[in-house]
Amino acid sequence: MRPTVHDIAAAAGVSLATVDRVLNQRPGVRHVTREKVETAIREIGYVRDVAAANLAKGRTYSFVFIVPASDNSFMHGLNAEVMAAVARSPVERTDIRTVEVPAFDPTALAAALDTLRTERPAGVALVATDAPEVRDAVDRLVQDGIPVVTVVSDLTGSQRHHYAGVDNIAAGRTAARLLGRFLGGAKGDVAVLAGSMLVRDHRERLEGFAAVMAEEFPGLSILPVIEGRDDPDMAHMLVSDALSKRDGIIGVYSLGAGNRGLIRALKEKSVDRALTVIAHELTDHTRTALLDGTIDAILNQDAGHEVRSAIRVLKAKADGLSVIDAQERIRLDIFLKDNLP
Amino acid sequence: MRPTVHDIAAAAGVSLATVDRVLNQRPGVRHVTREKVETAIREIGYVRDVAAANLAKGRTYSFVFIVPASDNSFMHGLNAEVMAAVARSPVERTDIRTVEVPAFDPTALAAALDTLRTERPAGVALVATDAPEVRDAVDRLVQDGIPVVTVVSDLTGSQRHHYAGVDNIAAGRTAARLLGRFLGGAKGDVAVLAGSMLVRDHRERLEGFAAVMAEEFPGLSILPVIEGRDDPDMAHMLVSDALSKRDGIIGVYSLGAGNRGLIRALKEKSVDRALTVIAHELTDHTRTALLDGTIDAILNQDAGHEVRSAIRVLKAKADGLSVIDAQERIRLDIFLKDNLP
DNA sequence: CCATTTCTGATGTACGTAAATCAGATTTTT
DNA sequence: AAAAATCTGATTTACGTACATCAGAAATGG
Repeated sequence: MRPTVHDIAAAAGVSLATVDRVLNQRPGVRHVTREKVETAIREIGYVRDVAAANLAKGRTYSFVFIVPASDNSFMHGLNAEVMAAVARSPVERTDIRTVEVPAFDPTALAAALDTLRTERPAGVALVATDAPEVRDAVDRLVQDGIPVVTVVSDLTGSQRHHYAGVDNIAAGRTAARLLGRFLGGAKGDVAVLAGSMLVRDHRERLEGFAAVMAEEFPGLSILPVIEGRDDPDMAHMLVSDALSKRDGIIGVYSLGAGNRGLIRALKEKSVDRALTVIAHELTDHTRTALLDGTIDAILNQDAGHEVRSAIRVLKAKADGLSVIDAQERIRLDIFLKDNLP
Repeated sequence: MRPTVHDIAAAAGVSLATVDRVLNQRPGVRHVTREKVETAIREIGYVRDVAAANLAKGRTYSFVFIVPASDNSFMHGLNAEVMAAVARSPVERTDIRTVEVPAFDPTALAAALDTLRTERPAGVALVATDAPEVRDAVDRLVQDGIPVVTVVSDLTGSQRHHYAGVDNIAAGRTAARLLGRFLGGAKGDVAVLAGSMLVRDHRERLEGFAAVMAEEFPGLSILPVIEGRDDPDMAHMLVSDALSKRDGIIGVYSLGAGNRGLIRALKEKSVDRALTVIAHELTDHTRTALLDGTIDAILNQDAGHEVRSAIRVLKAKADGLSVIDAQERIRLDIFLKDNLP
């Protein structure tokens, strides 16, 4: 049987109340007594029964998710996953609330974070916009003792406890190698469609992509990045234009969201030429395009995993427990026609 | 606040004891009363607090993992993950025990399963060997009301509640497409190294691989399968031999374990020719080979995820709860040089 | 050395559920 | 109509922990 607080008390030769004071870091225990108890805890290998503890506390973890009000499939998917978590929340003793902030607006995000300092939730998850004021606001929350995790997009240099998202440099590198290998030894141009170079994940993906292209596939040259602002119509126009003007294009890497316009443009041009295309994010549109051959591979991050992982980590931090690192590593999914979920 | 049993009792106009009888399917409740209580439960949306229930029951889930005594990296890894789960088990109110059975021995496996019928653990996880007697033994356990999940290798036609493993046909198909695309339009022979065609996962991988090869890459022809029994030395010998005899070989698919021998053989031959190689299972050896270019891609199943998923599912079944399907889908990892964990 | 402060023990209640017991109320059987 | 069987209610204890209260012990200050 698992040791309980009673066993510690007996082992340390103190009363239950003292053990409780030590365990919950309450005052009123002499230093030597405290050490005696701590030794006993270690020796008999006591681990607090979190379920019983939470029951006694009547605790519910109140978490806040801050998500950008972006109108693209990925953010919709992320939102849906947060909502699914909200639906499950009563069972898991969590009380999850979402806060929407304008996309790519550091000031608004920082303000939202500062509001939470007074609310003191048990944890905060946010899709970070990479800016100094956001970093500072996050650090203030952390200083206040509130667990903070970033989701999808990280915040380098901040004190956030955890990042639940993929390694975007690795994603870009992987895209480059896939594209390069799929193109065999062919020489030509590669078009890159991004949302905006102001967003950290997009910058990182491009960085990784360009690095591998330069190192390993000198026959392929990257054209100036097309910024489609994650907008289908804009992407359609820009990509159509590029394909018309440059017939040296043999490959496309779409590292942002809003692939609907890209796919439309590709289909229009596909009659006269064969292109190898790698895109990010599995949505209904990209899935269909992968199956009909318009896209050759999709790199994906599973929003559901990211949300669940963020919650697990926040819970663990709130309870002062450790997490299973391997379980919380968000993987880069590579989908071909054959391994779609 | 979440409704409790007291709220149901009040709402249904019955006592706590009656509610308890209904909730735990104990006898002694008239049909009409039972329905009254059940209506109240639905109406106020009561969900049992599993943590409190397990605390009251003093319950610990006793699970049994049946793993084959195979001496290869993958099974060692799987074992390590089970051991890690055992180490965490006190915290999670689980008591996990492992049973080793000889590999590929249906009779021994069936016997081990039947032994468990008398023990009545709260759940059983097994790496299945695909044979009728195993299927029957599993069905007997299920009939006895014991949750059963298969791990890594499934058991078709059985009543097992869940399979925590990858879709091996999809894995084979994915390998074929990767290999085909990496080889560009080249024509030539493809060697396939398997452990044994008696193992279901290997058969399925080959099936998927052959299907896509036939459909999409008519220029590539698959040579007769080399069965290396997952043994490094045997694999080394057979692969060396094949590479010497057939210089039309331009691609290799290793769908089994024991890649050490394969890698050695490839390195010996790599001086005179370039081969494109896809292998299964990420181990120290395959990782090194991927990084140095001997292998071009690795398909992997994460043993840690499989074990944790199996435990989660068993727990949910034991508690009569539902699982989050998306979370329990074991994904096929595709690793290139750039996205190694 | 007494008064005060700080520490420790003993005890009880609570969290939400499980499970047992016993008394009383129904229904069914004889 | 009485006896037996079945159902229902009330109450209690327990699970492991948190937290509060109060009394008494030990240490500290003056």
